[in-house]
Amino acid sequence: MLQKRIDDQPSISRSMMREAEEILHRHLKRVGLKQTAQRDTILRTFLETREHLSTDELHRLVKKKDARIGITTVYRTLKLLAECGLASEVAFHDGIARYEHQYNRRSHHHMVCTECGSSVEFFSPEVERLEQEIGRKHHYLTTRHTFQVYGVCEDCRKKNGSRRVV
Amino acid sequence: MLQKRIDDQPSISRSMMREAEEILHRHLKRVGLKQTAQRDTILRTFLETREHLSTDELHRLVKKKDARIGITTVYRTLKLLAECGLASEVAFHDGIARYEHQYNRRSHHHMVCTECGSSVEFFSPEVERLEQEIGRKHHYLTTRHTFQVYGVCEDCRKKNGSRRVV
DNA sequence: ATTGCTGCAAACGATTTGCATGAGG
DNA sequence: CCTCATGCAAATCGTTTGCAGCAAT
Repeated sequence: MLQKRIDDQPSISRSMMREAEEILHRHLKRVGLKQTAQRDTILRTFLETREHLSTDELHRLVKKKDARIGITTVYRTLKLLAECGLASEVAFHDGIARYEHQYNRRSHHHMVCTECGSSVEFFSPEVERLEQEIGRKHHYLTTRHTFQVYGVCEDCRKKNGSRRVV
Repeated sequence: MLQKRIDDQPSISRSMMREAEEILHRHLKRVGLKQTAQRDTILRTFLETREHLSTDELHRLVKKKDARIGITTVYRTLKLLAECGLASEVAFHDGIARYEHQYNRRSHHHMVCTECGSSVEFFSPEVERLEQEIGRKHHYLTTRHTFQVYGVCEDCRKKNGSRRVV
C-alpha cells in the first residue's frame, strides 16, 4: 500500500528476453514441467518492467495481455522464475513480497523511503566482500544477502516537516 | 516453521531490566497510556530471552508466567516496545516478524541458515558507514538499515549433501 | 468517573492449496 | 493418453480490529 509507482518502461533488450526465455524453458524441461503460454506471458511481462513488482502489480500488467490469467498462476510462476535464477524476492518490510530481475543484473541494494515507499538502488562492492568475509569466518556457505537502508527522501522531507517513521 | 530454537537464557542484567522498565513507563506516561501488569510481564519476558523471538514464541513464554495473557496483547506490546526503542523488528524473509532487543545493543547484523533457520550475529562498522554514505549521496535522511546474509551452516552441510535453498 | 486495556472472536490481506477441467508432451 | 497446468474458490497464516467488560489513573 505504501509503495508508489515509479515507472515501467522496458528494461531489457530483445536478445536478453530470448535468452531469459531459454533459461526458463531449460529449467522447465529439466524438472519435468511444461512450457505454457501463461508462463511465457508472465515472464515477458515481468522482464518488460522495472524493479520491485509485487505479485499483485505484476498480475495487473499480465492481465492487460491476457485477461484470463489468474493471480494464482502469477504466484506460481514467480516462484519458478526464482528457482531458475531469473527473479529474486526482495522484502521491503511492509508485509508484501516483491520481485526483481536477477538475470544479467549485478548485485545491488536498496534504499527505501518510509514515507512514500519510493526506492533507489545502489551498488556497493564492499557489501559483496563482506558477505564472503563473514561467511568464511562463521563457516557458512553463503548464497546471497540483503542490504536495505531505510530513511526519508528529500521530497517527503520537504512536504512533511516530520511524520511517523515505519 | 523453519526457525530452530537456539537458547533462551537471560541476556540482560537486573539493573538494565529496571532501566528498560523505566523507559517503557516514561514512554507510556508521555503518550498518555497506562502501565499494566501485562505490559510489564511481556517486557520482562522479552528481555530475559535471547534474540529473534517471533510474536508467537514470545507469547508462549509469556503464558508460562501468566497464562491469561492473550497474543493480541503481545502484538500490541511489542509495537509499544518498538516505539520507545526497546525492541526492533527484524525480517528473516520467511513471512514471520521477529523482534530483538534494541536497548543498549550495538548495531549488528544477521547471517541466517536457509536450511535450519539458525542464525549468528555479527558486527560491522563498515555497514554503518555505508548507510551514512549512501544516504548523503541520494539525499535521504537515513534512519536505519538491515543487512542479512543467507547461506547454509556447517552442520547442515554435513547432514545434507545439498538441498533446496530458500 | 473517565479513559485506556484486555481477551476474545471476527475481520483482514497476502499467499497457498484442493479440485475439476483443460492443455502440453 | 497421461501428466501437469490452470483458475476458481476455499483454506491458511500472521496480524489487526471491534467490542464488551475490566482496570489504572
